[in-house]
Formats: sequence, structure tokens, C-alpha cells
Amino acid sequence: MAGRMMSRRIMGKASFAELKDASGRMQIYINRDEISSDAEGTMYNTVFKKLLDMGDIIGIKGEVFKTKVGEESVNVKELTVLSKSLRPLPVVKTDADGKVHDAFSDAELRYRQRYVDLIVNDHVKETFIKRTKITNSIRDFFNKRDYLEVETPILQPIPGGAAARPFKTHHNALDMPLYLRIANELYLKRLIVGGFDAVYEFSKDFRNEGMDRTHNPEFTVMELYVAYKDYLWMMNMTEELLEKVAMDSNGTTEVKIGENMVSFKAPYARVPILEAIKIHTGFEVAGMDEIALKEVCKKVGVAVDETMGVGKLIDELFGSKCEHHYIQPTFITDYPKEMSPLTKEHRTNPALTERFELMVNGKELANAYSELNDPIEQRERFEEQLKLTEKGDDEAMFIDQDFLRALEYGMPPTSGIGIGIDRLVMFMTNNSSIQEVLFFPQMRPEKKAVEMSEDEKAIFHILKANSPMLLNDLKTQSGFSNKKWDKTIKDLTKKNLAKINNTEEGLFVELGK
RNA sequence: GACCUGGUAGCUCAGUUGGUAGAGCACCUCCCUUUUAAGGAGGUGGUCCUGGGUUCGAGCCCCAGCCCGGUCACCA
Repeated sequence: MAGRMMSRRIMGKASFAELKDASGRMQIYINRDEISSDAEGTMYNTVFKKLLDMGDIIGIKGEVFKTKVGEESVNVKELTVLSKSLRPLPVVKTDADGKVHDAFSDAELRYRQRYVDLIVNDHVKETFIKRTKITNSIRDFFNKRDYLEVETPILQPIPGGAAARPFKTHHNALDMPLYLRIANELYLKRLIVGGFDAVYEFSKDFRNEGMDRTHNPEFTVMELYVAYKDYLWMMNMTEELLEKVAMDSNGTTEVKIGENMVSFKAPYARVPILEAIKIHTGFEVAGMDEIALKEVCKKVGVAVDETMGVGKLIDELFGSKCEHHYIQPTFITDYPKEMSPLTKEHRTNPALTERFELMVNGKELANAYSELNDPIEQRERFEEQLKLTEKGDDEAMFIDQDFLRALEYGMPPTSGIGIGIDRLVMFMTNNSSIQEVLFFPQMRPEKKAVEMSEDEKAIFHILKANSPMLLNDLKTQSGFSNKKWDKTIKDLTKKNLAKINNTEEGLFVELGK
């Protein structure tokens, strides 16, 4: 067997050590005379005792036996050094009481050096294994129903399908801007137009917005579209899916999330959003216009501003007064039209749409619609969004003409859903931070300390006191010879510590960034 | 973006009123043949986040900044 040495106890001519591989840890027993072929016991005394450290990777051959204490161990007959660790490994030890000593727990180091985190913190590896179990469970559920997993563009000319600020980039050959997708919804619907009955995609989406413990600039959403279904059908499917995911990942439908026990056992409560607002604020807001809604917001202490339309106001009311109440999985349904430009009008109330969001532990986990498939109405809804943009809402949606053209060829009645995979994994693994469920969460780059020579420091200090300054003045003040000056200023600019600007008034030197 | 913590050895952390920089683990040296959180003895190891200031003297006090975390704001 082979693995990384995670602990070592040397007792004269015999030693115990622990080897760790992907499947776990195993104790090994090493005896000087059994692994050394020469009289000096080189392999044991020099190699094992002196040259090897914790964290080194070794291979062994030997026989399994039980020690006096009853611990299953391998009696090593042959030892091979496979790989040396040059950096000391943080050693985490757990005592008989289960108390952890010297945990590698600094969040910054753990995220920046996830490889170390994974070596020494076994529970971290468990989280990511569970993450894969969850996505496998979802794939399994869909594939058994013959839903087709597809891939759609990440680089999009028009960032559509959601309301968010995109990352922008540029394609040189085509000389055009491209955006990293904020959603893949409009592409999946094009595929439904194309004749697939059900398509899904695990989509890495990108949003250029704030970061906190539930938001990372890149994150994963699973989106599914099924033709000839509506949002009522989708609620039933969602219940079934989440019940299975909970069973496959945790072996139970009862999951502990923070302080709460959450049951993913179907069915889930269904509450219309206006009903929820009535329950938690006491106001009946159905049919209210913008002015009346702003009144209500003021009364219950929700901040409003000029750019907010009816949709956003209701969203705010729900977000700040209701959302956190829904701990057990609950479908919040029938959102007002203004908030849902891609959703089909409600079958009994034209002010509403056939949409639901699934709330779990007070957070949104999924968002689904009966999709709007009327191209004429879709165009009108987009135009309303455009008006919102003009009003100052910088997140209202762009108009995607090609998507409208696709709809004009006819899209069957369809229901779609997006499930936040990172959030789902956070729930199923009881983590409160998205950084704990992403291998490599986004971090600020590490600051590198730039080393300066004495000469460089001297010039840097003069410059720092008076930047920008004329190049000739700086040279004179430094008192350096021509050659020394030339070398020093070139090195400083190379390290981006200084910058030379050629302007009409002459050559200036300023501090770099 | 605002506010609040924190930043000291490879890791986890102490550091008193401002007066020589500390512990445990890791690492190095020595002793020990079935041990167990970490057997015993000795040793190496520091940009106390950075830059200014106050002071005879700063890890500690003051100012500015950097970075992590948290709360809020923003954000389907």
C-alpha cells in the first residue's frame, strides 16, 4: 500500500506510523531489522528516522496483524520513499476524548491552500464527496426519465435569462464584446423549440456582484426544462427530486441545518406570495399600485427608492418581512407579473404569473415557472424591462432578439426550474458558508512583498515623498552616478514600483501601483 | 461600501502598567522493540501584517493602509 505519513511514533528499534490514502488511514508497524538489509540498519536509522518527515509519501509491503492493544496494523517488510514533502504539514491530532489539537482552522489559509486543508482535515473531503453524491443523484433521477443533459454557451453575446450584472470580455477575432453567462435559461428554451422534450444542464454562472458567505462570483445552477408540463407538475417533481437527493446524500430526509431540523419529505407547503405578505405584514397588497405599495413599505419599515416598480416593491416586502419565516421547504407561488418577465401569465389572475420559488431554511433554493411561450407577449415584457433600465434599474434584462425569433417558431408549453446547487450542498452538508462547498472560492490575490535593493529603496523614498516628480530632479537628488541611476530606475519600473511618463512638460516619474 | 473582531514561530495560541519574544505541536540531536492525544531529555526557529508617529524605550499607545473573518447594505 502507499500513502502519506500522517503521524509517527518512534521507540528505539521499532516505530508506529499512520499512512493516509484516499480511502482512509492505516497504522503501520516498522521494525529496524525487518526493513534494513545492512548491519547499520540504514533504511530504518537513516531513511525512516532521519530523512522522512510527516507528510512524506511512502509505499510499503508487509503483513496485516493486530497489536497488543488491538489496533489493526501492517507489519512492514519493505519500505520505499515515493515523494518528499518539503514544507512542514500542519499536524492535526485528535485525542481519546475526540478533542482536536492544533486544528488547521484559519479560514484564509484553508481556502487559499485547499490542498493542505484536504490533507489534514478529513471532514472537508467529506463535504466535497457529498457534493458529488448530490449532483450524481440529480443526474441519476433525470437520466432515468430520459432527460437529456446538454451544454450551452458560457460566452454569450447577450447576457440573458436573469437580472444581474455580468462579467464582460472581448473576442479579438470577431472584435466584439462577450459576456460570461449569468444564466443559461434562454439557450435551453431554444433547445425545447428545437424539439427536445426535456433538457438539463449543470451551469456554472457568473455574476459581477458582491461576495459574502452565500455569494461567490462563479456558482453552479442546475436548470431543467420539460415540454408539455406546467409549474404545478414541476412542484411535484421538485419534491420527489429533493427527497431522493436527501436520501442519497444523507440517508435520511431529515437534515440538520444550523439550529433547525428540516424535513425534505414530500409534500411541501404551497403559499402564494401575496398570501405570505398578508400573513407576515397584515397588509392585503393584491391589486395595489406603486404609490400604495410604497405606503405599505414605509409602514412596515422597508426602504424604498425611486427606481422601484411594483414587482421590486413586492419582492422587497417578501424578502425582508417573510422569507426568513420559511424554514421547512415551502413553495412560494404566483408572483406578480412585473417581477417575472419570462413567466407565463397565471391561468386565473392576469396580474400574476405561474411561478414558484422554493424556500428552505429561510433562503431561496429553487426558482421555477410555467414558461412564457407567447412571442408577442414576451416582446412586450422585454420592453417593460427596457423601461425599467431607463428608470435606473441596472439589472433589468436585455432584449435577446434571436430568442424572440426562436419563440416565434413556436415553443410548446414548458415548465422550467433552476436549483442553486451550491446552496443545496450547503443545506445537505450543514455548512453556512458557500466557501466551504467550493474547492477554490474566489479570494483577493495574495500580496507579494517586493524586495528592493538599498539603492532602489533610496530612490523609492525620495519619490514617495514627492510623486510625480521630474526625472532629472529625482536623479539629482539621488546623487547616483549615471550608470547606477540607470540600472536602479530600470529595476524599479520593472517591478512596477515606479512609472515614467513622457509628457509635454518633460519626463516625469511617479509611484507605480 | 459602512461598522465590529482579528493578524505574534510551519500549525494552534499566550504575551501583565510600554521595559531582554513565549508555550504546545512540527523540525533537529540523544534515549527507548507491539505504542497511541503527544514516552523521556536537550536544541533550532520571529519582517510581532505594512508604513508613519509618540516615547529613553512599542508586539502593546496614536494615525494611515493591507488582508482574513463577522454583521449590515447591495444582490432573485
